[in-house]
Amino acid sequence: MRKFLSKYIDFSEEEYESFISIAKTKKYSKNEYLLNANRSAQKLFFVKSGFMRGFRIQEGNDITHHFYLDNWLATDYESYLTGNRGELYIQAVVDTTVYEFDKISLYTFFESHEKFEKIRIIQAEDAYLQMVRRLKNFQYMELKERYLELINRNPELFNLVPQRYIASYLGVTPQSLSRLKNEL
Amino acid sequence: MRKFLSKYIDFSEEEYESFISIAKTKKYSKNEYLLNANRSAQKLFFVKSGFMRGFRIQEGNDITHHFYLDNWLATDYESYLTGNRGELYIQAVVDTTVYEFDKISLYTFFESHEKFEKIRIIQAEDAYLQMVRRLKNFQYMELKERYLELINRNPELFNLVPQRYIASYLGVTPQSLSRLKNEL
DNA sequence: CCTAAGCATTCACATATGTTAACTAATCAT
DNA sequence: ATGATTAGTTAACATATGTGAATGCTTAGG
Repeated sequence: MRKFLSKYIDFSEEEYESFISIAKTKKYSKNEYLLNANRSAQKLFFVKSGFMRGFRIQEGNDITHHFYLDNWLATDYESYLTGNRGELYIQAVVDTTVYEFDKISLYTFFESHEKFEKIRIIQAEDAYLQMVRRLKNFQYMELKERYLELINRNPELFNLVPQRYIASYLGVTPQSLSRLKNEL
Repeated sequence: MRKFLSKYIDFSEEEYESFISIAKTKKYSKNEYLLNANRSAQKLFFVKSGFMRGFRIQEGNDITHHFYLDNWLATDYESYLTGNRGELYIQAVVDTTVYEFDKISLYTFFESHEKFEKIRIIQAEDAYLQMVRRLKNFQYMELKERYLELINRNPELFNLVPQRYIASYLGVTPQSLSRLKNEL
């Protein structure tokens, strides 16, 4: 976390201590849930080790929206920003250790330590760039291209999660993904 | 612009004057370009009146990425954030008046007026929410649903831009959109 | 170790969207 | 106004993806 922050903010050791003191360190076992749908997401996680997946249940289908990798922030960001009830479940894919921040405490901290508010900018701008990249994939790329780009960008995913998670992440059924792999 | 800002920031009249003084007011005629692809986007626009569209040329096809409505910010945000060469052309769809900010001047202004940096947060968080909403459309909604949601959300678009802009915005060919309309 | 459940794969068939082309209507430039 | 270009529509056919079902494989739990 210190390394993550120091890329964007200059801070003293005391400032870092006071920042990290508002977080709790938590461990989640494989398959355990960090967030549930149907309530407003009020927590922000920083993934120290392990990784998670965010998914929704849409008409009975499990649709993976996002993979949360280590050394980055994780939450149901849409719900976290709007305050609306979330639609996302966030689940540890493997044993995972996180810093857990409460949104209210975090925003209160920002008021007294303004330079840390840059975290909001970093998080939002990075989340935007990720989304726009994925959107472009969907808007005019075929499944094959989306698949190849994902392999290229996150090869580690393919060893860690079931194919069906990757299929719904790519917006297709497991059968279609299986067919594609067979054709390649 | 004053109204837009005052939703997020408290500022004095002098602060507003000094902020707006770093912008130029510019008018663009219908079809005129505000930004071109292949260079880093260094300008941020605030749309006072009129509206614009952002598109890229992909394998000879004109693909609409975004519509920029009035009273909001506009730029090739991806290029603006990363500094990379942009792929987006931004064009006035009707006669349009904007405030034009230079990125460097703006960021310099933020350094001396920190509370205005909240604009970066607002812009990024809002842009994220827009993208994630569109992404969900593409990931598991069919064309018909995407189309109906767009009509519902931005009915004014349909009177203002050619169908083929809407088709590529929805990720399909004009023929497919035409067929859909016929079936509804 | 064994069973039951879930997962990946494959197939046949259904549906959605792309492609090409022809036609018509609208718009633009002279 | 007139001719030329562009936009929208329709149709026939091609391709991509979804759906439902069958199969064999893996895995979790008793």
